[in-house]
Amino acid sequence: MALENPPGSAFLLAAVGAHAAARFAERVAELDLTPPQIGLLGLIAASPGQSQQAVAHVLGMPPSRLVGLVDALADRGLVERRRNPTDRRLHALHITDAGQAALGKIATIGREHDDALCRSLDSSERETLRTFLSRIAADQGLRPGIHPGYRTV
Amino acid sequence: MALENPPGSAFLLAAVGAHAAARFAERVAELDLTPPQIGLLGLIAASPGQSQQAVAHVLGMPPSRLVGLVDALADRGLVERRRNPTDRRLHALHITDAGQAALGKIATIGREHDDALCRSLDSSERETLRTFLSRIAADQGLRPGIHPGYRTV
DNA sequence: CCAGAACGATTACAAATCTGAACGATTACT
DNA sequence: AGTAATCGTTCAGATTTGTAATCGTTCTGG
Repeated sequence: MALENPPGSAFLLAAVGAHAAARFAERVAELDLTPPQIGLLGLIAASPGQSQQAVAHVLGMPPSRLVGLVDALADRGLVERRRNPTDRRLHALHITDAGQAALGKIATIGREHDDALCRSLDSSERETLRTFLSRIAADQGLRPGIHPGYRTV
Repeated sequence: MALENPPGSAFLLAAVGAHAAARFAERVAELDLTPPQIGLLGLIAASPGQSQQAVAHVLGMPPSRLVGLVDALADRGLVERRRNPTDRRLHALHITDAGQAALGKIATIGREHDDALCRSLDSSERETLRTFLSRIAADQGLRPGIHPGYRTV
């Protein structure tokens, strides 16, 4: 793009959104976590006990890719793979206490990140922005809490 | 994330922005162009005659990466590498008539994309959204027309 | 009850992409 | 002239991401 004068909302959204994602990735790097790992951690916390395949389907990624992400979180003790006694094929994903603690830090970082990003908007304007973005997200079929573009950096 | 209730502006921005970028990539795929190529094409059109290294610096990408993008655009006849007679090291980048025509199509696609994305907002609300996003972009140091996150898809 | 199909997770493999260092050509400095 | 710096290019390495084959487990139909 870079050709519209003035730029349309879509271009601005993509540019500011990419900037927001990049800055968030920088902030959470100090926890040795990547955005995809954080997205997975949050999803497991929101709906625990799901099988890996179900999670992979929700996130729209191949199950083979999920294995590595779960491995990374499990190695740090943030999530657990529990075998389901009734169906020992599937691994139910659960969050640990350490995972909950990590989520707390992430939430704090997220709020700081939010404030830094929107510091040029007052409280009422931020609320309006959230309203518009939520409406677009709902209209476009984006499920709340799911990120289409969680890339590693 | 997927952990904030309700989600903050930054998360919404990243999610909606990634969605906008993905949908735009789908639309321009019918022109056999990727978003990075389009960003480069637009930049060359906006400031022609620049050297490749200067362009690479502006876009924040290594010069080695720019070579492939310029190759792709040059192979289709959308841009030209012209040797500067006074300094034959550098290749000045210029847009061709075919490149201008392609930009016209891209602008049309961009407007359609914009309308589709913001169809749940009325005209006044879209203007407000643009204002807020522009203010954030300026405050965050995003140069207009430059995309921090132009990935291949 | 048993054989085979179906399913979930994992591993191995392959394709695509980005980065960083080296190289040839050209120019600037002394 | 000659040495160092610059520009574009290319190449090898590393990082990701998707696809296909493997292994254990469970379900289904005789």
